[in-house]
Amino acid sequence: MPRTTPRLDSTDLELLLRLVNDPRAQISELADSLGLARNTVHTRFRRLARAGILRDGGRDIDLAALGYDVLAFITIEVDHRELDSVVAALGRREHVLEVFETSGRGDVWCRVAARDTHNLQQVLRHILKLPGVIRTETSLALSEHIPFRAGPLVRHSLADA
Amino acid sequence: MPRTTPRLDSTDLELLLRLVNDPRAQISELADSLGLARNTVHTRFRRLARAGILRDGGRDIDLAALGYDVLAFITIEVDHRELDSVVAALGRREHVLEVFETSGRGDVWCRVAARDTHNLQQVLRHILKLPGVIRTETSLALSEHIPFRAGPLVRHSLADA
DNA sequence: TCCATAATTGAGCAGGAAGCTCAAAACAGC
DNA sequence: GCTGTTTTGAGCTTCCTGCTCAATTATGGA
Repeated sequence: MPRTTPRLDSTDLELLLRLVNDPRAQISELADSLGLARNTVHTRFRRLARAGILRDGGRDIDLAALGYDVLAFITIEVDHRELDSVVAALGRREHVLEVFETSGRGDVWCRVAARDTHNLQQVLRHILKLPGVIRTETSLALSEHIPFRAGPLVRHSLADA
Repeated sequence: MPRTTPRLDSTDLELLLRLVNDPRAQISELADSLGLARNTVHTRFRRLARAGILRDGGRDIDLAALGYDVLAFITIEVDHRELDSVVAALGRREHVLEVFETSGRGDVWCRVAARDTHNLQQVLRHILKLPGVIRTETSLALSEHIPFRAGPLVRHSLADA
């Protein structure tokens, strides 16, 4: 999928920000909150949705369209006494999209977005410097074969019931 | 958070199914599609949202409320000639929520939900039997410290613009 | 089997949003 | 300073929302 994206301006970003926080927000509500005419927001919303930047009616957004082309999964081995502070520090980084504590290899798993590999390196260095972090292991996401979906699972539950 | 969930009936599941497929669906539209009174759907929707089963206005649902208490991340090493067929097979399993092709350790990463550890074992065995799968490595998600969020990243982009 | 409790339904109601068009005004970039 | 895009406000019809209430079904327990 080539990037035909006409670059998002700050108004688009403000709109996306509100939509990722509340996918069911009403157009007119958004317009008020942005200080724009209802008509303007309506047009931009439709444009974002048609361009595939806002997917699935607002559940998901296209990070690449925001300029974050790199997605990585990072497994972190942590000194358990520092686990809380490491998690808190991760929470303060915008690039960190999701954090789980796990069993198995490593203690913390996180999903990270970055503008490019250089940017990813910066994030990784930041993480490695956190007190308590012993080792990290990074996997680059090369392609998204199945985007997150809960539908089939719900349908499956339905069959049991 | 203890499970106070009053168990979801099939109507709830039908409703959830439609909402995960379209978080911006209108109540009256859902009512039509379910063959229920608008009032009924409205009440159930509110109940699900208040119970925290439908989070973030429909973006996300509580898998544990569906009876899927186990979440795991599985890294799969695959014979590259069979990669497509492995991915396709994963796509046919409801338990598989998300699949990425990755660099680094393993070739395919996926997120899997299961009812319990026994159920997880079944899913794992199924995966291991797929032609082309060489080895898997599983990490159990113990706790979700930071649920998926794109907001901070969008806000960060906004600062640059 | 019958009763009590809960769920569903349909109706009604006021307020408002959706989706659309159009012409004027503001704001670019060149 | 001019041209093309974007935004705005107004208008319009249709439909949705969120709520209440009484009546009608289920649903389960005793």
